[in-house]
Amino acid sequence: MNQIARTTKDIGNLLRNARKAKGLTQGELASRAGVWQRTISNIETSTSGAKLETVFDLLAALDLEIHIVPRSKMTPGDLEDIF
Amino acid sequence: MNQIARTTKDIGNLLRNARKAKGLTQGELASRAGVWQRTISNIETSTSGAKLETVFDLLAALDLEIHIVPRSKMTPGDLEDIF
DNA sequence: GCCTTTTATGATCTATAAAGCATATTGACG
DNA sequence: CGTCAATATGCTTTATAGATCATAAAAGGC
Repeated sequence: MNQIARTTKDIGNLLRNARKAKGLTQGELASRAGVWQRTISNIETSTSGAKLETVFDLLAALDLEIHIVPRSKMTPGDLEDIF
Repeated sequence: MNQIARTTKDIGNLLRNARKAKGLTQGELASRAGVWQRTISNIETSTSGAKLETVFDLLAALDLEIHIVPRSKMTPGDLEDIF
Protein backbone atom coordinates (compact mmCIF):
# COMPACT_ATOMS: atom_id res chain seq x y z
CA MET A 1 0.00 0.00 0.00
CA ASN A 2 1.99 2.88 -1.32
CA GLN A 3 0.49 6.22 -0.33
CA ILE A 4 0.46 8.86 -3.00
CA ALA A 5 -0.01 12.53 -2.15
CA ARG A 6 -0.51 15.27 -4.71
CA THR A 7 -2.49 17.78 -2.68
CA THR A 8 -2.66 19.06 0.85
CA LYS A 9 -5.95 17.21 1.15
CA ASP A 10 -4.16 13.97 0.33
CA ILE A 11 -1.66 14.69 3.07
CA GLY A 12 -4.44 15.34 5.55
CA ASN A 13 -6.23 12.09 4.82
CA LEU A 14 -3.01 10.20 4.77
CA LEU A 15 -1.82 11.56 8.09
CA ARG A 16 -5.12 10.73 9.71
CA ASN A 17 -5.01 7.15 8.42
CA ALA A 18 -1.42 6.72 9.53
CA ARG A 19 -2.17 8.13 12.96
CA LYS A 20 -5.16 5.85 13.47
CA ALA A 21 -3.23 2.86 12.17
CA LYS A 22 -0.80 3.47 15.03
CA GLY A 23 -3.65 3.87 17.52
CA LEU A 24 -2.79 7.45 18.43
CA THR A 25 -5.16 10.28 19.27
CA GLN A 26 -4.58 13.75 17.89
CA GLY A 27 -3.54 14.80 21.39
CA GLU A 28 -0.98 12.02 21.71
CA LEU A 29 0.50 12.70 18.32
CA ALA A 30 0.54 16.40 19.06
CA SER A 31 2.65 16.00 22.17
CA ARG A 32 4.98 13.59 20.41
CA ALA A 33 5.45 15.90 17.45
CA GLY A 34 5.60 19.08 19.51
CA VAL A 35 2.61 20.69 17.85
CA TRP A 36 -0.94 21.48 18.97
CA GLN A 37 -3.94 19.23 18.80
CA ARG A 38 -5.64 22.15 17.07
CA THR A 39 -2.99 22.14 14.39
CA ILE A 40 -3.37 18.42 13.70
CA SER A 41 -7.12 18.78 13.45
CA ASN A 42 -6.66 21.61 10.98
CA ILE A 43 -4.25 19.64 8.83
CA GLU A 44 -6.25 16.41 8.83
CA THR A 45 -9.41 18.24 7.80
CA SER A 46 -7.55 20.56 5.43
CA THR A 47 -9.03 23.50 7.30
CA SER A 48 -5.82 25.37 6.71
CA GLY A 49 -2.81 24.85 4.52
CA ALA A 50 0.01 23.53 6.60
CA LYS A 51 3.62 24.49 6.72
CA LEU A 52 6.03 21.94 5.33
CA GLU A 53 7.96 21.92 8.58
CA THR A 54 4.87 20.94 10.56
CA VAL A 55 4.13 18.08 8.21
CA PHE A 56 7.67 16.77 8.63
CA ASP A 57 7.26 16.96 12.41
CA LEU A 58 4.16 14.80 12.16
CA LEU A 59 5.70 12.36 9.72
CA ALA A 60 8.71 11.91 11.97
CA ALA A 61 6.46 11.23 14.95
CA LEU A 62 4.65 8.63 12.87
CA ASP A 63 7.91 7.13 11.68
CA LEU A 64 7.15 7.97 8.08
CA GLU A 65 9.13 9.70 5.37
CA ILE A 66 8.55 11.28 2.01
CA HIS A 67 9.77 9.87 -1.27
CA ILE A 68 9.73 12.14 -4.28
CA VAL A 69 9.08 10.24 -7.47
CA PRO A 70 7.96 10.96 -11.04
CA ARG A 71 4.19 11.13 -11.33
CA SER A 72 2.70 7.73 -11.84
CA LYS A 73 -0.47 6.90 -13.64
CA MET A 74 -3.32 6.29 -11.23
CA THR A 75 -3.47 2.63 -10.33
CA PRO A 76 -6.82 0.96 -9.59
CA GLY A 77 -5.90 0.39 -5.98
CA ASP A 78 -5.36 4.09 -5.44
CA LEU A 79 -8.96 4.83 -6.29
CA GLU A 80 -10.06 3.24 -3.03
CA ASP A 81 -8.30 5.97 -1.13
CA ILE A 82 -10.25 8.64 -2.94
CA PHE A 83 -13.77 7.28 -2.97
CA MET B 1 17.22 6.85 -7.76
CA ASN B 2 14.53 7.18 -5.11
CA GLN B 3 14.61 10.58 -3.48
CA ILE B 4 14.06 10.57 0.26
CA ALA B 5 13.05 13.73 2.08
CA ARG B 6 12.85 14.06 5.84
CA THR B 7 13.48 17.76 6.26
CA THR B 8 12.65 21.00 4.49
CA LYS B 9 16.30 21.18 3.53
CA ASP B 10 15.97 17.84 1.76
CA ILE B 11 13.00 19.19 -0.15
CA GLY B 12 14.94 22.26 -1.17
CA ASN B 13 17.87 20.30 -2.51
CA LEU B 14 15.63 17.84 -4.19
CA LEU B 15 13.55 20.48 -5.92
CA ARG B 16 16.66 22.19 -7.19
CA ASN B 17 18.05 18.96 -8.58
CA ALA B 18 14.76 18.06 -10.22
CA ARG B 19 14.42 21.53 -11.73
CA LYS B 20 17.92 21.45 -13.18
CA ALA B 21 17.42 17.93 -14.44
CA LYS B 22 14.55 19.30 -16.49
CA GLY B 23 16.64 22.22 -17.70
CA LEU B 24 14.42 24.86 -16.14
CA THR B 25 15.43 28.16 -14.60
CA GLN B 26 13.82 29.36 -11.39
CA GLY B 27 11.98 31.96 -13.43
CA GLU B 28 10.58 29.40 -15.85
CA LEU B 29 9.48 27.08 -13.09
CA ALA B 30 7.99 30.01 -11.22
CA SER B 31 5.71 30.99 -14.06
CA ARG B 32 4.72 27.38 -14.67
CA ALA B 33 3.89 26.80 -11.03
CA GLY B 34 2.29 30.18 -10.49
CA VAL B 35 4.72 31.29 -7.80
CA TRP B 36 7.51 33.86 -7.61
CA GLN B 37 11.10 33.32 -8.53
CA ARG B 38 11.86 34.76 -5.12
CA THR B 39 9.82 32.02 -3.48
CA ILE B 40 11.64 29.26 -5.36
CA SER B 41 14.99 30.70 -4.43
CA ASN B 42 13.92 30.79 -0.78
CA ILE B 43 12.73 27.19 -0.82
CA GLU B 44 15.75 25.79 -2.66
CA THR B 45 18.13 27.50 -0.26
CA SER B 46 15.95 26.82 2.78
CA THR B 47 15.96 30.53 3.48
CA SER B 48 12.42 30.22 4.73
CA GLY B 49 10.14 27.36 5.62
CA ALA B 50 7.73 26.77 2.81
CA LYS B 51 4.04 26.13 2.83
CA LEU B 52 2.97 22.65 1.83
CA GLU B 53 0.73 24.07 -0.86
CA THR B 54 3.62 25.85 -2.52
CA VAL B 55 5.68 22.68 -2.57
CA PHE B 56 2.85 20.81 -4.24
CA ASP B 57 2.59 23.55 -6.86
CA LEU B 58 6.27 23.10 -7.64
CA LEU B 59 6.11 19.32 -7.66
CA ALA B 60 3.17 19.38 -10.06
CA ALA B 61 5.05 21.73 -12.39
CA LEU B 62 7.96 19.31 -12.30
CA ASP B 63 5.68 16.31 -12.85
CA LEU B 64 6.62 14.81 -9.52
CA GLU B 65 4.57 13.45 -6.67
CA ILE B 66 5.01 12.49 -3.05
CA HIS B 67 4.89 8.98 -1.72
CA ILE B 68 4.52 8.51 2.00
CA VAL B 69 6.28 5.41 3.22
CA PRO B 70 7.54 3.95 6.49
CA ARG B 71 10.98 5.25 7.36
CA SER B 72 13.66 3.22 5.75
CA LYS B 73 17.12 2.64 7.06
CA MET B 74 19.66 4.86 5.37
CA THR B 75 21.00 3.20 2.28
CA PRO B 76 24.61 3.80 1.17
CA GLY B 77 23.50 5.59 -1.96
CA ASP B 78 21.58 8.15 0.03
CA LEU B 79 24.71 9.31 1.80
CA GLU B 80 25.91 10.93 -1.39
CA ASP B 81 23.02 13.35 -1.20
CA ILE B 82 24.07 14.50 2.25
CA PHE B 83 27.83 14.89 2.00
C1' DG C 1 -29.50 6.94 26.23
C1' DC C 2 -25.57 8.53 29.08
C1' DC C 3 -20.83 9.35 29.97
C1' DT C 4 -16.18 9.75 28.56
C1' DT C 5 -12.96 10.48 25.22
C1' DT C 6 -11.79 12.54 21.07
C1' DT C 7 -12.15 15.92 17.63
C1' DA C 8 -13.59 20.42 15.91
C1' DT C 9 -13.80 25.28 16.39
C1' DG C 10 -14.34 30.53 18.26
C1' DA C 11 -11.36 34.38 19.15
C1' DT C 12 -7.08 36.80 19.62
C1' DC C 13 -2.08 37.39 19.13
C1' DT C 14 2.34 36.57 17.04
C1' DA C 15 5.33 34.83 13.62
C1' DT C 16 6.35 34.26 9.10
C1' DA C 17 5.54 32.96 4.03
C1' DA C 18 4.30 34.92 -0.19
C1' DA C 19 3.23 38.98 -3.05
C1' DG C 20 5.05 42.76 -5.10
C1' DC C 21 8.34 45.99 -6.32
C1' DA C 22 13.08 46.35 -6.96
C1' DT C 23 18.52 45.73 -7.40
C1' DA C 24 22.74 43.21 -6.15
C1' DT C 25 25.35 39.27 -6.74
C1' DT C 26 26.90 35.30 -8.85
C1' DG C 27 27.89 32.10 -12.59
C1' DA C 28 28.60 30.65 -17.27
C1' DC C 29 30.53 31.51 -21.63
C1' DG C 30 32.67 33.71 -25.55
C1' DC D 1 37.76 40.35 -18.78
C1' DG D 2 33.26 41.69 -20.25
C1' DT D 3 28.64 40.52 -20.98
C1' DC D 4 24.31 38.41 -20.25
C1' DA D 5 21.54 35.20 -17.94
C1' DA D 6 20.47 33.30 -13.56
C1' DT D 7 20.08 33.51 -8.75
C1' DA D 8 19.98 35.85 -4.33
C1' DT D 9 18.25 39.39 -1.49
C1' DG D 10 16.45 44.27 0.66
C1' DC D 11 12.04 46.22 1.79
C1' DT D 12 6.97 46.76 2.68
C1' DT D 13 2.35 44.90 2.62
C1' DT D 14 -0.93 41.27 2.93
C1' DA D 15 -2.44 36.70 3.96
C1' DT D 16 -2.44 33.01 6.85
C1' DA D 17 -0.45 29.26 10.00
C1' DG D 18 0.52 28.27 14.60
C1' DA D 19 0.19 29.44 19.64
C1' DT D 20 -2.84 29.92 23.26
C1' DC D 21 -6.74 30.35 25.89
C1' DA D 22 -11.16 28.30 25.79
C1' DT D 23 -15.69 25.33 24.84
C1' DA D 24 -18.75 22.89 21.54
C1' DA D 25 -19.68 18.98 18.99
C1' DA D 26 -19.12 14.24 17.71
C1' DA D 27 -17.86 9.51 18.32
C1' DG D 28 -17.47 5.30 20.92
C1' DG D 29 -18.15 2.27 24.80
C1' DC D 30 -21.20 0.45 28.28
